[in-house]
Amino acid sequence: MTPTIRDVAERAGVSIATASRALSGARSVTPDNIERVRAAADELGYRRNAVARALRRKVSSTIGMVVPQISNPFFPAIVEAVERQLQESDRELILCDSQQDPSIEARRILALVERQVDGLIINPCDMVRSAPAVRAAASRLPLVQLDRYVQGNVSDWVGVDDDAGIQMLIAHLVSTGARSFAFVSSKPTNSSAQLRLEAYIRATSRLDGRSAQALLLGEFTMDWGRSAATQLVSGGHLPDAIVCGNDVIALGILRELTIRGVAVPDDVAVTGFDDIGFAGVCNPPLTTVRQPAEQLARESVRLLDEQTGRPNPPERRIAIAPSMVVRASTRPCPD
Amino acid sequence: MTPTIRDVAERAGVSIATASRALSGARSVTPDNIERVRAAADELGYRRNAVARALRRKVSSTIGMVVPQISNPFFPAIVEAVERQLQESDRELILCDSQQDPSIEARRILALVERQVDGLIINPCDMVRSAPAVRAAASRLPLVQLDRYVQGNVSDWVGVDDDAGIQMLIAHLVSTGARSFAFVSSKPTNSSAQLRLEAYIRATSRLDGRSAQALLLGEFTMDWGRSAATQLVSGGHLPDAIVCGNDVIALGILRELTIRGVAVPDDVAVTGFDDIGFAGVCNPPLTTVRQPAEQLARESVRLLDEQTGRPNPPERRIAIAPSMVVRASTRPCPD
DNA sequence: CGCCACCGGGTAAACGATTGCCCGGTGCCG
DNA sequence: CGGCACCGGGCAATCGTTTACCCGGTGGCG
Repeated sequence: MTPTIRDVAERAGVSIATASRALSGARSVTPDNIERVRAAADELGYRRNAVARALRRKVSSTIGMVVPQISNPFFPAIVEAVERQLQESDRELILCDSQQDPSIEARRILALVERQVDGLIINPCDMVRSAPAVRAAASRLPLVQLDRYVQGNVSDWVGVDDDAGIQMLIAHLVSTGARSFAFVSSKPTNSSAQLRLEAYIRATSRLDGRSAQALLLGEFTMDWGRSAATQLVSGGHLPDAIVCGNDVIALGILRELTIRGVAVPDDVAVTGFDDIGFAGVCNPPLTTVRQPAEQLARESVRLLDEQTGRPNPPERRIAIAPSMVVRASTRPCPD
Repeated sequence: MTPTIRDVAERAGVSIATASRALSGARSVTPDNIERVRAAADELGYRRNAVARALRRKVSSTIGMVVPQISNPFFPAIVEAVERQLQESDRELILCDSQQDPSIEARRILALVERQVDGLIINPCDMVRSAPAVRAAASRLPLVQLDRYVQGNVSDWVGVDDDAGIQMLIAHLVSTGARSFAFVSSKPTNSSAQLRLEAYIRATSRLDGRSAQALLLGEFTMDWGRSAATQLVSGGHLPDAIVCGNDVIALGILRELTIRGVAVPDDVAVTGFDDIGFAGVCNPPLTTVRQPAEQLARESVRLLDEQTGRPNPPERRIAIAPSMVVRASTRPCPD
């Protein structure tokens, strides 16, 4: 059997309480006893049982996180940042993938609540259908929505200003001479897709005469990017620019355009969103909007921590201004 | 306060024991009582406390996983597969990133042990320096090494047959007419890098007269790929083929070669390893070796489960045969 | 010298579930 | 009709910690 604190105490010749205090430093203990307890613990290879500790203290030092799809590199980037952030306060991350399915998502959230996580960081996969589970969880423990969110005032939220991001892209494209556009993205069942779609419509409708010619809404996947590109190319007249809902779609589009002999950016410009690592090395490298993962993670954890203790804090929304990264998938500005 | 099973029992007018049994089905309970307990639980919004449950049952229904670097898309692919696998038996995954640092890795492993995970799936970042922590953990609980491993007979291992993978690539390259080679990979401090390096050396040394011209060993990153490509190009004579230690490096190389106007595969062929999603959409698409993530995950979980109960099972090593995926980054076979 | 604060140690009660054990009732079988 | 098996309920121990509370000793201060 693995040793318990009782074994340590016996071996050190002190009471369990003293052993506990010597190891945790919760109260002062004579140097002599500290030494003896430490030695005993070492010799036995004692490791404290975090489960028992969590039960007694009512704090698990664990944060739960639910992301829609870890295979999209944008999410690992955030996960990595969150993990690093939590490490500074010696907490663990329990990561769950909802596989873009609200019912799986709901189950994962419940499981995390049962596990007594101290807080939940969630990137809800559906604006509407994710709402009940998120709301229920938010009423029980600290919760922040990261990146995507659900309808209604449910909890704190941290993300980038999608609208500003899209506006920058459109403005940039216009300045390079683009007159006609297409928008390829996911169906607006999640907030990111919805915000970007709205932003795109708003931004392009301001350009009088230059209307959006196509709205192709599917999934946030490379495959969808490829099939959208196929549609655009075989449809006849290409727009001057294809604005994509995220980088993964854009990479799929780039691939398909290359196969079909369409030159980027000469025949058509392409933009992404997120600035995942591969956006910089594809051919041509992608003009996109950078999401500052580190900052998003830091803010999420901060909001979470500020919620602990307060029962019903007012919901806060933190929209971080994103930055545009101009690369070769769009024409250079003429200045 | 969140309700406990005691509250549920009181409200249902039964004992705690009956409430517990009604909810878990551990022993038969009259339908009448089951109904009452269920109703009480629903009304109170009761969720059982998994921490208390784990303490009592000595089983946490939680598996820990440590990966070297979640931002390399190969790892999310495995993580995703493992998660899916665990879901079938209603277990949670606690994911940790060692950031390629053996001391961080050791800390994460200890934290997982303290959390009483039922098993550990670990992809050790360093063949030598990861060994003590992995060995110590393996002596306490079920553990399987996935993909990479440490020196010595420490635990079960599941991975692909790297040697076979590299051999297939070299054979393919030779059949397309390649006569000279370069190998760009990570320094062989981890087992993947080491095995692939050895395999490369073995495979190329068999080709009399056609010797390996360059061995460039750095990191498993795109940046290293780019700087290695720079070295190769500016060094003067390019080899016929560049064999890369993984896809991420290959993508970096492809990028740099494109910038420098080197045609792939006409001037030089390039191969990767892993078959991450982006290998199929880069330009040109990458010839590589596919690691079957789903299968790797399934085997890992199976081995883990087979270890539970048995105290000191003999170590098993399961090497899955990988498959080669030929794409346009190598010349077509002349047949 | 008396009082009090403080220190460091121990005892035992939690934390919230599961489960070994006991017990009364019921029904079946010989 | 007696015995026995089985069913379903409840009591209380248990998992491994932390910590509230108590207590004796010591030292400082008035």
